[in-house]
Amino acid sequence: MVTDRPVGRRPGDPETTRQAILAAARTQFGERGFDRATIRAIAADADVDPALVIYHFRTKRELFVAAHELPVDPGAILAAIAAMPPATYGEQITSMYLGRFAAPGSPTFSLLRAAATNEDAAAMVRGFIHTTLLEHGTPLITGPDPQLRLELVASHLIGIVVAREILGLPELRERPLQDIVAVVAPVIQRYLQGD
Amino acid sequence: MVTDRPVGRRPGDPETTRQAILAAARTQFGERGFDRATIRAIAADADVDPALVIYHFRTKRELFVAAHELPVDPGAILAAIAAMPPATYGEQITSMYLGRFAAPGSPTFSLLRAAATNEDAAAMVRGFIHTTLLEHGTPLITGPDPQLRLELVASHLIGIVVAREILGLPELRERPLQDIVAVVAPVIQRYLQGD
DNA sequence: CAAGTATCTCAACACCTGTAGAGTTCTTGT
DNA sequence: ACAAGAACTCTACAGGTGTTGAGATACTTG
Repeated sequence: MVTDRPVGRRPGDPETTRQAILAAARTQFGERGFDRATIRAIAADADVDPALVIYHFRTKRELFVAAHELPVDPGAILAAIAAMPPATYGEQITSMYLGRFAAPGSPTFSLLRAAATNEDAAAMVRGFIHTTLLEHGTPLITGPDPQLRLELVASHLIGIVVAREILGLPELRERPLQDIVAVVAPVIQRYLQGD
Repeated sequence: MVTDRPVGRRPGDPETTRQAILAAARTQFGERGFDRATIRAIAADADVDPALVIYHFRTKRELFVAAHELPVDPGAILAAIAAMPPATYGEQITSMYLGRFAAPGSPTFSLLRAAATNEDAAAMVRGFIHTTLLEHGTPLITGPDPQLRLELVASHLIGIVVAREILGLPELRERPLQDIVAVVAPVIQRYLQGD
């Protein structure tokens, strides 16, 4: 492999290089999962030597973690939802989470795919769900077993993403997200407010 | 690694050896997914030389496929369900699929985990869902958009398995399956019979 | 009972992986 | 202007991967 890349430090801001690596990492991890994504491929995507990836992030695992630190304030999302009328909670949550999770390029989706075979990633998804839904979600919910029903909400939304983006079930795949939200939202709503 | 296993053909029925390999493959694929499961580990589990695995199945992919051929008659399951009163469809489907998918040792679960990063496995899950639910499921369902709603049923059940067995959401993890079925069944029922 | 074939182990191959160390160029502080 | 350090590439290593070919043993068929 001929690289003809000039040796030594590059002119300009190193942070852009770092960000390029992180972006490439997100893409590769998202498309192939943790194991199949190789540092060499990530480096190639970022137009960088593989050793530089290690130089910046010490190890593949740490790169994965760094690439998936979520720039999201968990409280704010649910606060925004809570400000709307309770009858719309189901729709809000559904469209918000589907929109976020179901974008194959997004860090969240990448995490989800990786979680299948990687306990680190699974823990991160668990943490994400915990801080964005389980922890702050109880105000949204009424009726018995709130925690269980919140987890069922998460389950359903995750299941839809898996079925649509990973398994590729035909109907889910072809319909625009809005159609799906329309059918699912009442079900989520029902979970939130008990029978 | 010292094997001290006698060289040459073994006495007895070769089919038992073959089955031992398949069983080991199911375990390994189920626990680690397609990539992390190594032929060497599978061979070790089956107390067999790695080359024998290749001899029997030609390639890792073919082994995977062979290990997950489902000894299940798709029509029979749904026929049994259809014989019961329609008001119980939701509960039947829920407990049947959760019971089958959610057992971490089962071929179906193994398939599901592998599907995250493996298109072959994803296709197999898609096929399984198609032949057991989408294809023969329409008699169970009334109302508009039957296909979409059947896929949403599948999505939810898959999501529960993912959340429980892979992500390890606490409440779902600790509750016995029956509790979960009790809460989920009405929702599935609702999907089946429209609003 | 002999010959042929199916089942098996051993050793090794070619390849790919994450990562370390040495050397080169740029930037920063004085 | 210069030294110190940070950001980079190159080369290479050690270990693990699926897979192959040769040889050993058992079963099967005449």
